[in-house]
Amino acid sequence: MNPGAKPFTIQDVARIAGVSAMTVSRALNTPQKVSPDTLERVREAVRRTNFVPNAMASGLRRARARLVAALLPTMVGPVFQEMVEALDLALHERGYQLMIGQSGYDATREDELLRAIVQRRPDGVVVTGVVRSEEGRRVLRASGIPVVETWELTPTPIDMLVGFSHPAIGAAVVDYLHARGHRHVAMVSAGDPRALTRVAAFTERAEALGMQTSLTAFTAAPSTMGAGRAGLAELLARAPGVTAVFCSSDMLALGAAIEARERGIAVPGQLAIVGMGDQSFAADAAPPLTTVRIDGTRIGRLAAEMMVARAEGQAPAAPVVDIGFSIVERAST
Amino acid sequence: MNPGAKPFTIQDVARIAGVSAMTVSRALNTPQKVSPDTLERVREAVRRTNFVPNAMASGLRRARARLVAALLPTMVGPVFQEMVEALDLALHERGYQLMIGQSGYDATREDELLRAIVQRRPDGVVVTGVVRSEEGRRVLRASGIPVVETWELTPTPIDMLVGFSHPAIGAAVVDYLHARGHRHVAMVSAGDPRALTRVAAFTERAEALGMQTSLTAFTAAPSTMGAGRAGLAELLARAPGVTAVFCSSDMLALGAAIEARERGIAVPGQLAIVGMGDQSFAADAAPPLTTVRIDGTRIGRLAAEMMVARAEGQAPAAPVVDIGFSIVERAST
DNA sequence: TTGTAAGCGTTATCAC
DNA sequence: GTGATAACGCTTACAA
Repeated sequence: MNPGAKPFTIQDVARIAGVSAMTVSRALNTPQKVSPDTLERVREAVRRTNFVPNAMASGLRRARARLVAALLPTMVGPVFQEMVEALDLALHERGYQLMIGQSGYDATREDELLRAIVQRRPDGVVVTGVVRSEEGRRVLRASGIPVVETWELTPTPIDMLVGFSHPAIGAAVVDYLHARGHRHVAMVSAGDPRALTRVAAFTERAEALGMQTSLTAFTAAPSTMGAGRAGLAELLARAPGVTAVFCSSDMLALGAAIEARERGIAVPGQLAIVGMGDQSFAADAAPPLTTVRIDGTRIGRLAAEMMVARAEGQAPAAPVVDIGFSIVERAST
Repeated sequence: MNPGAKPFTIQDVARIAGVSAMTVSRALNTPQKVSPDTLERVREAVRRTNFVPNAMASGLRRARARLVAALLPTMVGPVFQEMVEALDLALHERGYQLMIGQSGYDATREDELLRAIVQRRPDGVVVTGVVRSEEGRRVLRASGIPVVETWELTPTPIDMLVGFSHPAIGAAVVDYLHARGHRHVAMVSAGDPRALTRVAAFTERAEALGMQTSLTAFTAAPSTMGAGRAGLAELLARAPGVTAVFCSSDMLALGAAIEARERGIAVPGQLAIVGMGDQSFAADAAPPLTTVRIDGTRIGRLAAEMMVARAEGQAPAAPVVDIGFSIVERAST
């Protein structure tokens, strides 16, 4: 390394190539506007100096950072992985770089991160979930930066949105279980806002159908397999008669399936289990997990497209998209 | 939103507050150098405009971006999660923002990402694994940006390093299994460079101890539970006499454990299984998994400390740290 | 305590 | 096809 060594600037390269800084800039950005001869001299100078242009300077001048920021509540688990990968890929193809920041599931932290992001003047911001704090919404709105909220719906998006309805999921899972003959159901759930919405709709729908519901077993923050085991244990202690459980993530469902197995409870014979997310392991569990599938890849791709359209001055085809969900039926129900 | 609206600048705020831009800058960065009275007027103007300073401009002038970039090979699985979270937390405490980029397990992509990162002139770069391409190493070195390579050792780090020895892990697991009486061992492994190093050392050590080894079952790119199941199936078809398997990740080990169970093979009675990573689910599997633990939190924290020390002009206490590993013994062996 | 001037590295614009 | 100049928004250095 070269600690503290000032990297070469475009001026240095220009001097070495015997041209002006402007010509170096052209050689780098619009090579067709430079004579082949000059181009070669500049390229040689760039090679020799390992010159890499300063994006803060060019971003400042161009007022475009070619950067899109994504806010994730957490990297825990593969929940948002599909979305992030699709987003990264789609943006990369369009010449944008993705920058990821983690907010934790914490509102204060989210506001701070939002500020730090707006400071860098990215060409767009993708947030996971809707922005809840008034402060955060104000900062984003005032910044004029295109925003895509994802992963849920709201009647009042900041700007664009691509998500799905959590209440609809809660209700759909109840309907599915009801159709399969279940009359006493419950949930093992994390406590984040989106999961809570599903819980509420689940309970409401079950009651509307005259089913018996037992109090949801809530798990501590990270949705681990251990939490799923503990959650099911708690539930069974309280409500031994439950015949079907909807877990708020596949990891919890996997834990619940293991706990059931250890207790000699047959799945799905005595207890049906439904997960959420259709993560890679859901299909390979024993038994394979019935789960709610969200097309994360599609969310990521759509978000990227909307973002880029807006960044380049066009209006996105549709600023708000509900991508829906599907129940993938496997052997656990 | 406010598409295309130019956000307010420090000049706008200055005008509104009736002071100079410099005073606004001071009010924001060194409030103690501004009279309480003026401070209040500036704060009011900031509030009214929702002003957020432009980090490209201040970074350009200060030559410090207060930004650290981390390169992850992939977000698949929670392998690097502990490290990223510790890194994020430690940097946040010191006033730096973490920016994450994914390189995929692809060398070309890694070089591109490295360039994109160097362009933003972060105060430091943390890479997962050592940088393998000569191109990437040159770019980083020439940039003068502090670099911490992590997660493995090399005699030729670019700058700083905090990692552990993969060959030592391969050998240690063999020793552990040998001591437990196993004489025929094999691996189910992913094919990334670090895993390959463990495979090589594992095989070599086993042969040195006169143990029988069977060809490693290699799994396709993402280390999923399904890959673990398939890997064990392949291995058993080829080498039914194996009594112990070392899997290159806990996810693979979990899959192997499930596959064994489905086949009626007792774990650990007929087959011992060792995982790698000590991820959250390892302790809660049935049976709980013996695994190799890496202190990802410590890696993240140390990397942040080194980075910040160097960024602030001090020499880090030790530029190269081997944090070692430990074998966590549970019921799967 | 506050303000003025200059400059960080790049590119848009206009001239040659 | 190439170059000089100014400007992007902020902060350092210096002056008042």
